[in-house]
Amino acid sequence: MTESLMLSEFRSRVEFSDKEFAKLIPLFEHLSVKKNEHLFQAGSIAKYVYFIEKGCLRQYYINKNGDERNIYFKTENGWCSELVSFLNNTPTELNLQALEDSELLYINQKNWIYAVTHIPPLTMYFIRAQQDTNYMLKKRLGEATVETPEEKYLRFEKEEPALLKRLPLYHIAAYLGITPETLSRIRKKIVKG
Amino acid sequence: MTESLMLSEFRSRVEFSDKEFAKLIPLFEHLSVKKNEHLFQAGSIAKYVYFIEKGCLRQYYINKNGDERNIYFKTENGWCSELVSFLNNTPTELNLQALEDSELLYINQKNWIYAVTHIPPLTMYFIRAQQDTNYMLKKRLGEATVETPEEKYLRFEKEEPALLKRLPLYHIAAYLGITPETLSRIRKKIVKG
DNA sequence: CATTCTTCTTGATTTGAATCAAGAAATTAA
DNA sequence: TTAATTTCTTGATTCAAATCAAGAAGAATG
Repeated sequence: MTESLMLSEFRSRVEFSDKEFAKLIPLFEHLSVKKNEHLFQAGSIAKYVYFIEKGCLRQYYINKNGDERNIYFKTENGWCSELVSFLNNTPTELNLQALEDSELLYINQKNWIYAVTHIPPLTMYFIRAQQDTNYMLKKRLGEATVETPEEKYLRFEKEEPALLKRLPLYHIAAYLGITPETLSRIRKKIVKG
Repeated sequence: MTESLMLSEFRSRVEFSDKEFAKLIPLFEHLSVKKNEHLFQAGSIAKYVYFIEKGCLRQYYINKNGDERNIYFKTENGWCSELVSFLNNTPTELNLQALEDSELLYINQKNWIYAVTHIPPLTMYFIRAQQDTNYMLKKRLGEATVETPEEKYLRFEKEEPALLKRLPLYHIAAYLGITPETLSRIRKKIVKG
């Protein structure tokens, strides 16, 4: 069953009682998605919160001039959605897409609100998880305009070696906010020393 | 008393029952800070969550090369802290500073966790508030590397006219991620048409 | 009112990354 | 294994914003 991963990984990070965890499980359903499929797109509403059992998703933003900027990548045991849209039933400007064939669990709004307001350890887990994202975004924003492309790449290489191997370079470039050409030149330069 | 503003503004945004709101009030204390004072600095721990009754705070990040990047400005009725540090008792890399003499309410960790896990409307309020910040940060990150300085300034002028009047331009520049010189030139150009 | 400090403006110069344009390499599909 | 598509590399050129440098304007202070 789909519960296996949540039991083994997610559960270990949240101090659920058996009872609390038993309440949580049936609120989720399972979904398989193919590479390149979207969970939601700009202009639509994020109807669910997703938990990744297996695979890789990216959240991205399309700018006025049509450029894609990757906001983040999430892999196994990560959570994805866009809660502003999800909670208010308003269209989002962000996109969520599978970069690989992926196995997901998802939860709808009603169940999610129930869970998050009635299971205290989950409340705190979600607040922390959001705040982690928040903090990461703040730092990246602070860095985005000051770091050189090379510094950005070196940071990524150091902090996300697994993603570097797993994803095509043009997605990394769209994450770092540089062109694929520049990324290619940086890598060449680094190899040479 | 300090309760006045919370009653009039914050309360109107959250659907508290009288009982719930009565529980919340005594968890806060009052604090006056002078212009330029820090509530916390990089390397220290964010001990409190702050509510601004009057004044203006900025959260900012100092990069390796010593550049300051303003993450956000908050004014009357805004909430400020750095919850990763606050909840985990770990040093933050961010700074929170008063840009004007300010009147604040603050709440400590124990009280905050109690409130947020025991007052459901507050739970949802905080999750939403954080998610709004989150969403804003994502969009800014998506824009930061694509928009020209002029586009960034025009957006700020449109979206934050009050802050534009209230703050010195070099703080705006440090928010937009451009130099004060560039900002000055943009403004000159715009005035001329 | 004079002085000091803060904030903003202007000019000259440099530079690093984007853009434009092909083509090479690697993957995937037929 | 060949063809087709995707991904990555390399070169030439352009340009917008940073940097460096100085001084003007404005605000705060004694």
